[in-house]
Amino acid sequence: MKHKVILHIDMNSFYASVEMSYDPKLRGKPIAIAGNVEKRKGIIVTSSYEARAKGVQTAMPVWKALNLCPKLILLPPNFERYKSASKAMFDILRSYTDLVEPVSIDEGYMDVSDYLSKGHPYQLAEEIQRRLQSELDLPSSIGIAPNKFLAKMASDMKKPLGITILRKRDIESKLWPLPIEEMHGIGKRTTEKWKKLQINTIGDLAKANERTIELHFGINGIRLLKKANGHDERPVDPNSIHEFKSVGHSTTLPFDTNNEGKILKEIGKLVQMVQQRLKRKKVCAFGVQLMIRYHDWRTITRSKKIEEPLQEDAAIYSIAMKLFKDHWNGESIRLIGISTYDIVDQKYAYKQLDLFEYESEEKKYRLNETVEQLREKFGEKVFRNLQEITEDESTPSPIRTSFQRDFLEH
DNA sequence: TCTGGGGTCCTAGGACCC
DNA sequence: TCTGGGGTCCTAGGACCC
Repeated sequence: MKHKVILHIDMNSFYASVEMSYDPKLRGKPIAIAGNVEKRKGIIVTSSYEARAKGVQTAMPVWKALNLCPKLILLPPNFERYKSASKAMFDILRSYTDLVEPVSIDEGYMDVSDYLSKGHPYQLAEEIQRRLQSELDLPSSIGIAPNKFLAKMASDMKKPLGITILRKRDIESKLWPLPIEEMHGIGKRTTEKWKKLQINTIGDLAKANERTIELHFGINGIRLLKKANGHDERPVDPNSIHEFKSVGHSTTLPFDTNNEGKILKEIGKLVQMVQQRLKRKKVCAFGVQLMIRYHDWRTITRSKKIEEPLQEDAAIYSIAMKLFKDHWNGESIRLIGISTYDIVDQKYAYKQLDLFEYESEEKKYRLNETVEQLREKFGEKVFRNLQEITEDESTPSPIRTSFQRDFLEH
């Protein structure tokens, strides 16, 4: 197999750095971007290294951050700025290769295996880092490794403005000594569980018994074990960012409330935001999920899959409202969220819409007509019968389901 | 006086079908 | 007379990441 060279580019305290580039007077000062400051229950989204030195951390409540660092400068987020900075950053990465996979607004992978026939990867990383700094005024850290996992771990090893190479032969000395909780994919909730099994470092995991790991952590444990040994076959996929699976919005209310009218009004607003995004992305959804977080942080989700493609706010709202009325226990609510899932491209959904128009027609006629219609819509693909349509994997699954239900039985 | 908002992936149980 | 097993879909919850 061909040896790969993967870069992981990670922008350093991205939002704070963008703010500093807009207002150089902020440089060298402890600043933090905090969401929801004007409401209540604000938390720190990102902070500068000066603030971190005082103990300010991401996800920390604002009041706590101010206790630790009274001189902290708090700024509200400017997402438009961050988005355009992000676009400029990825444009620079794409000027080297199309094999760029954005992971989030401020980090991404590059597969530079083929690009690198000339020159050393370290020199390329240096050039990218220098350009991000000089053209965008933004600091970054870059990891260089034979796969995504190692590149990600490498970029974390030196911040800010680091470049780290993590070869397979470096794993034992550089990766294995790290505490288990620093492994990407192991979070707060399971750290204790690992430690109870005497797995305290990434090296302990690498050398652990496979059966034991599978017993306690399932398939995810096995994957982590392989990664700890430096194995990760996931390709860099430039399209993954476009293939989103859900679109949703949620909001923490200004005050906990059990006022049904207020809550429904909030649901209406959320539905509208979701609907606008579905439209802009030219997609439809086949499911709606409601999330309720109660005053005491207990959280429930209730969802409903539907047959008709959803894009209009009235349709989404009626489902969301029913979910709410059916499942709210009357206690006061802290947060409410609406999400849509089973997202398909508009053009597929419209095919199904057309099919529904036939519902009033006579059954046999409808069936033949539908086959004809699908022949047309699916272009070169010719279906001989409904069986074939429902069995063909390229037919969108909602259409398949609908066929099975509506037509196949007749 | 705690804890935002955007997501992805996995698991487990029940319904239902064959 | 009390009884299999495989597969898929849907729903709810939870861990994790940025």
